[in-house]
Amino acid sequence: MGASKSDFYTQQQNQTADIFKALGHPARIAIIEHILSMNTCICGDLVEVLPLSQATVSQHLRELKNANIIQGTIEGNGVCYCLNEETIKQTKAILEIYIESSEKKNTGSC
Amino acid sequence: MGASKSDFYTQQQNQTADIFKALGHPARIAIIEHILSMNTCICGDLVEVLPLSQATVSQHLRELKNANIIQGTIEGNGVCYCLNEETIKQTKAILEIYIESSEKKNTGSC
DNA sequence: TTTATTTATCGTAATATTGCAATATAACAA
DNA sequence: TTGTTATATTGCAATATTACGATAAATAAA
Repeated sequence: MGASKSDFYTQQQNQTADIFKALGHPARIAIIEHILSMNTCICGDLVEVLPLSQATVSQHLRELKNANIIQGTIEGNGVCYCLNEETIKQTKAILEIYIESSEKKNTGSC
Repeated sequence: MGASKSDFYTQQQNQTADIFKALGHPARIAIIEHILSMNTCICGDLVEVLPLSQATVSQHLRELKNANIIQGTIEGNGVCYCLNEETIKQTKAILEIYIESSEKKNTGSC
């Protein structure tokens, strides 16, 4: 088998996992960091920066878009990519809840 | 193929991706949330809470441990699991950098 | 000791992801 | 129009992940 029984988990849990999953590849981390390092928003040079073919880069971009981590708008001939701050902020908030929840426990024995 | 050329990426990028990858499965999100919701640290009942076999739960726990997201110490007959706050804090810090970096750009056109 | 109880590991099947060449699509330029 | 550039999609092979049954290991209890 190998099917993840996503019906069992809450929508929140599935959504959270989907975002983390999309972030869980070094190429996609590199893509995000490169988008953020650009002065302009046009990022058609990602293929030159990464050790991947154009098809593969496009696939990674699609996954980041599907997870709402980046947005892309057509800008003339190319595409203008930027981070979707809202999704990153939501994800940060989830980690904050984990940290707070962990600190409150302070069973300390672990 | 399908091999991720992890040699190309920085250690930081690979490490970051590894943590996100480990967080990128609903069962592992559920495991984390359950560990945090427990009063005590002993979590041998994860198998009853999740729709997965004991072997599969153990495998997910191992991945969370490998990514330093949780820690487990032997406690009598069972194992005491808890969150590794440091790793979560570091991950939160990475997202904060992304947000700040994105806000500084404010090219706004996207 | 023997017998539970708890967790980990091994082997394997099903499924998902990754990556690329080839091709398609879409917008601009000539 | 044709040609060029930029990005997306399709089809497929290689690899990785997920899940489970069976079994092992380690401790607790009798």
